[in-house]
Amino acid sequence: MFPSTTSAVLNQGLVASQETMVTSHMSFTPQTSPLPHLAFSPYGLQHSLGGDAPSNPRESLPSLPLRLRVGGSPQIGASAVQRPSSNILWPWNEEWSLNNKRSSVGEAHHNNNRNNSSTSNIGSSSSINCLSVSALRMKKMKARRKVREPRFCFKTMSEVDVLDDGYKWRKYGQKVVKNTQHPRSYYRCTQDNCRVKKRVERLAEDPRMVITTYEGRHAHSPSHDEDDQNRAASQINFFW
DNA sequence: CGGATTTGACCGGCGC
DNA sequence: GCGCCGGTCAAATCCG
Repeated sequence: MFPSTTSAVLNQGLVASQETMVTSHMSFTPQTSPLPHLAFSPYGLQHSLGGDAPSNPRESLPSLPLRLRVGGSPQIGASAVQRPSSNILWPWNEEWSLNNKRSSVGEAHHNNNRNNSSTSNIGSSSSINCLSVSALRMKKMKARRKVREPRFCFKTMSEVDVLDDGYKWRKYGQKVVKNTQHPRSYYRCTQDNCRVKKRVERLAEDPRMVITTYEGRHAHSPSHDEDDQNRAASQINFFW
């Protein structure tokens, strides 16, 4: 199910509790020297909240049943989807949730502060103009930012940007981030009442590496068929 | 024609 | 307070 190219998951890392990233390696991949990017965390600067990452992150991080999409079409998740194995720990599984409850503590505190100021701002608008499109947009955005979901990210060496994780995603934005030559893409789960998002970008230091960041937990099952699921599960073995 | 993607604009957060 | 930057929106565009 991997592309016939040289694409393969050679190395991947996770960010838990916003700040901690560890890596795992596929069992078939010969590990050479320690990679310099092991400490990489895209949230190290921007989301330095909480800071209570587990002392041994490997104890609380999930396995990653990632498969790479064949072809790298910009149409993501619309076809040839595969369901992850049920015994695989995804961040949106219960096991991940239990193991990572701490990760949302700092965020909750952060959100409370944000909400206080937001509420006062909205309340201060007394004019009828507060119902303008701009005001409505602001309201929506603030409501949207009310809840920050736990996130994790990992790194894969891949020629394709979009990793097939079993869910259907719709792209809603793309942004060129400072000091990077590759744009960051923003995806949202297409399922109704599912607010999971993911970001995909290439590592500036090594464009062969794809950084995928998930935010939130799926409130539904993947939409892939069983055959692919079993096949994928038999091909990939992760260890920490 | 409907759904997905693209892309410029807008907004809030944060550092200085 | 101001400016920069990341994240999101939504109209335009693309594509099957």
